[in-house]
Amino acid sequence: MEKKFQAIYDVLAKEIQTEKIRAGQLLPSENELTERFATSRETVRKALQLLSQNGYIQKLQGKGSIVLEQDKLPLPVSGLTSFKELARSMSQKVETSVIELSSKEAHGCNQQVLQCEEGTPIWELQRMRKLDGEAVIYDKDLLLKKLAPGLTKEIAADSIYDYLEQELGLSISYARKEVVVEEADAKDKEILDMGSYQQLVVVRSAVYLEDTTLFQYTESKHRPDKFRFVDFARRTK
Amino acid sequence: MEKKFQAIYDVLAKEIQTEKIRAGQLLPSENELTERFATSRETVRKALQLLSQNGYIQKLQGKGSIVLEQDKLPLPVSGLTSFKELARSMSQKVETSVIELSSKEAHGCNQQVLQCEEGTPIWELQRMRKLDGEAVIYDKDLLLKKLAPGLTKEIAADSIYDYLEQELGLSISYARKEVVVEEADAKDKEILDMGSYQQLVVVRSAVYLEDTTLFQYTESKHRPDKFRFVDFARRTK
DNA sequence: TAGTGGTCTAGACCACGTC
DNA sequence: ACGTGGTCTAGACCACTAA
Repeated sequence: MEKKFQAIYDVLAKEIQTEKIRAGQLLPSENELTERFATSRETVRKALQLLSQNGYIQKLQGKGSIVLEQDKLPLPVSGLTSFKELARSMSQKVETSVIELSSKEAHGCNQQVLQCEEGTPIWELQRMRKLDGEAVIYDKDLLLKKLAPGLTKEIAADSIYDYLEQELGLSISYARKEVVVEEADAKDKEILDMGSYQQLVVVRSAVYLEDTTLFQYTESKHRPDKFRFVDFARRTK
Repeated sequence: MEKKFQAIYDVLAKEIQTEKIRAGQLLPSENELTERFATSRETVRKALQLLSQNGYIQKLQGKGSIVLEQDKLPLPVSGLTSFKELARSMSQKVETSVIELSSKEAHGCNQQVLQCEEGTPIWELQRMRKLDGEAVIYDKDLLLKKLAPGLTKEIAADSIYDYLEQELGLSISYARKEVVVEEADAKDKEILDMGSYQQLVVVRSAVYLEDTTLFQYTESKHRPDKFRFVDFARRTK
């Protein structure tokens, strides 16, 4: 059964997305929502907190919850979203090809970034992404083999996250990311359609499971003109 | 008086930062914390939720709350942090100079981005930031004049956010941001020490107050080698 | 003054992990 | 079986906004 506060969130989020409640209007009051969903006020408030965090509403003490303008292009590179999930929300034609999928043993730098023992079996995966026929993204992944023993090129070309979450029942929980701009090296230029570009936007992420296991390390290189990051941020004092 | 859940958060966050509780260890259970802080469990849970959101802990059902590794370089460009606040946490020498502060009336594109009436009085502000003596960041701001009538070059060289929040009592609440890479234009090259770089990382933000007024629009251009963005993200399904 | 959201409480029951 | 976190409740009091 779905959790009550999640269900309330889903209903209200949908009403906002479909503009059944328009930007600038007030949501029904917490007391009204409590009645409408036949629940307690704290539960309604949990749903509203989620809406607020995700940029759907702004709460105003003494007034109510006002619905915010929705972004036209919801490209949540913030957060933790797989390429396939992103692709679905983009109109462009996307294509993934697996350059390499090989089984190795951790050593030196590999071992460092995955924080595992020397000799731990790992997957080394390289993929290239095309947008509208142009090779513009180059991903390198390191994964702990014991958590995804049955990985294949077919799975890697589709969605690793789907496989992990739906097939294996693993729970991807959080990630640390870093975004920087770096010079493209020879290999990058071989793999990608660089045109006259000399630099790449590099997103490095360490991905953790629910039990805090570091499971995946990814380096994702984007051609600068095809990189875009949007974010909704709340001020924390 | 500080809110109880905020106070609990502060205490626990400090204990984690100072490694009084080390990464990998478990926090005391919610029941223990409830006793220790002489409060109710829901209040403790609000504090823990904040810790979880900010990457301090990971909660594990049936086990407890495990303390996560802290980032060495906490550079929260995610979130909503002023340059002065950032600078404080960096070892480098930083310097801000005001290129221009002028009073204008909104028209055309200005008016567009601030979503205000034609002719609305606005501040147009341009600043340049030096890190270790090099001009590497170029900020252009548009602000609604009626909300910050007494803005001066001195204030702009220090911190606009301090002025707004502490002097004027305004509450900066949230922002929408976009990060892209663009070609530097002639003006950019004049203002910044570009070396051989041809491109800039451009961060565009729309900043809103608590009452959802769009108050500031900022375009911040960074020399690629001096741009770094780190993020802690939780997966939302 | 009435209605709104913000905080806090004491207690209940459930789901999960460990022993 | 026990302790952990996850959800939900019914009610209290406070702070703020608006009429």
